[in-house]
Amino acid sequence: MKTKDKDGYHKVFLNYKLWLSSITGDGAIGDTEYQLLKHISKSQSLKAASDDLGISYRKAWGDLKKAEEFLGYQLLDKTRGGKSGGTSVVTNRAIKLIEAYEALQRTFDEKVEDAFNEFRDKIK
Amino acid sequence: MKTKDKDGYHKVFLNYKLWLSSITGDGAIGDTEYQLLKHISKSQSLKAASDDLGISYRKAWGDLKKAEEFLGYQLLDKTRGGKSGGTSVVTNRAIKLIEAYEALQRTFDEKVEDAFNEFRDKIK
DNA sequence: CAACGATATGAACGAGTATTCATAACGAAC
DNA sequence: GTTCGTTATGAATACTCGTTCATATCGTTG
Repeated sequence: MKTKDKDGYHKVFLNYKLWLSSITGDGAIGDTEYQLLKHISKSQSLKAASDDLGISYRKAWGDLKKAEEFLGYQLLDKTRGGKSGGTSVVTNRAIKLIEAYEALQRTFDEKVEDAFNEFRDKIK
Repeated sequence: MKTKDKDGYHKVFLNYKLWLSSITGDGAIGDTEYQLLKHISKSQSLKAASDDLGISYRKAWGDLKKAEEFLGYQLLDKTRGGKSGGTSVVTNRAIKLIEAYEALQRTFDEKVEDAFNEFRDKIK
């Protein structure tokens, strides 16, 4: 066992993961889906978005499809063919969703910050 | 795509995980480690604890070992042999840790409740 | 000192997930 | 009507992580 400092205490970080799903856990809106929608709203391309995020198109497409099935409404309006090959446009409901999700994230960030400060004192 | 109700909106659940780790993510104190320590403090046995939680001894042992390496101090005082075959006793620092972790969770759960209610309204 | 039961740990196996591959459809543009 | 780039999707392959298996150590107790 390697001790990191005389106190035995050093860089500890509090992490969290947040996602929305059905009661059974099927379908989900998590960070991946959020990031995808965010990128797609800029590029109008699912492929570009998946490349940006470094995940396979296959997975990106499948994840968003599952998310739509779970939510019961569309997140993207997609077209094939045309000059650009095709496009994916984020729907209005998806925009509302990502805005609400962002607010949720902000709250989490805050609360994590607070809770962690308390935690540090206790553990000292 | 199966729509769940006329609103296209239905049972969406908020899930989240909280855990402590190094900046690189190595070693971690999360729910598993917390539960293990909690059970061990009652049974003085890592084996009994892992059985209770329905996880393999191999994993329980490895997880706590990694956690100790990450923290830089011991969570368990373990002995082999003897009448009972051996024992695992939770250290004082580990007790402080789980108490702080419990407080962290409590604080967080409260806050999250509110944040999620807000979220539901926005998404409506 | 043989037996028992928990700790200790590497290695093989298996389930779940993501990536890669392969192939097709589509539609504007040249 | 051939080309191009993106969406669409099944199938095979690769990876990650936990379980299972196999073995060893240790110390009290009969």
